[in-house]
Amino acid sequence: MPELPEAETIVRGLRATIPGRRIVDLTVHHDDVLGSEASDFRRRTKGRTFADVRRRGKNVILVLEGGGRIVVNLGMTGTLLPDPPFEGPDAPSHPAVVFELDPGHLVYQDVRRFGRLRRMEEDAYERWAGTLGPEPLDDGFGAGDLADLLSASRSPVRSWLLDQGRIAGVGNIYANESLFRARIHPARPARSLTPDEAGRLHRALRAVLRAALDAGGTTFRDYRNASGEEGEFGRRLEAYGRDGEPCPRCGSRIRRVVFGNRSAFFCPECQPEPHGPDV
DNA sequence: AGTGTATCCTGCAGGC
DNA sequence: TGCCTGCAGGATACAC
Repeated sequence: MPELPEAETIVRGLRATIPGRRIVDLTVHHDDVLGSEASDFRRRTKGRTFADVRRRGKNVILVLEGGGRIVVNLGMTGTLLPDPPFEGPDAPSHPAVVFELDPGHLVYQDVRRFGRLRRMEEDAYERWAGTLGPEPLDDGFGAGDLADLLSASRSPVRSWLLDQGRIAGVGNIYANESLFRARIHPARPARSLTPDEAGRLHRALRAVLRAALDAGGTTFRDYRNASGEEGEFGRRLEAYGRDGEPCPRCGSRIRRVVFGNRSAFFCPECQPEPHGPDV
């Protein structure tokens, strides 16, 4: 469940250590995490040097000197570990790709292997980045922008938030938390939100993402930051994963319902059901 | 344009 | 204790 805060935490850890190091060789333990043939990925990667580490949505972007990037979508359980121990309890348990660097090494670890490492040249990267929605934490992303985007869709607002093409970096945890804080029912059609509600959601979304980032992300099962540490935000989740527990605002029981193939968590008192035609 | 379903994959929780 | 089943979900593909 790495979402924006977890990806950004990983990026910050990597940025401090990886740039300037050259990829001497790489070992692909599971080629299903590569978005291309392993031989092609290797040929276009070996010998290159990391120039920078960035983020787009939930994706970690490894920028290579001289152009080109490795776009890492972490999926459910992916993480990037710089210089982890080779042996002992902290050694990566599920390495999928190991980059041998000069100096050190970088391990892409992924228990479930839903993640993908895709090697892109600059033009392909720009095309791909253009398919993603705006970055919710960007200074230029205002409440009015969110309201405009929401007004174009009939989707349930929770599903809307999960759509990377509409807004980048939000997954199920922070979608639910944001809607809880904004007191908006997750099944409300996106375009039914009033300007006031869109403003609350804008505020809540950014506050939740920032707070999670400050806490080093949320560790649910597998997530670890670049130093192998767990995030601290999990204990501060107010709705996600808390069905049956009292709402921290009003004491009603948090409910869980499934739609769009995913669990939604909400307080039935604070987040009233949608009612009537398209409201 | 939207919804629902299946797929990928493994670990873990719950039931018995 | 241990086996079995089901569930978790990010992205994508596909049918309707």
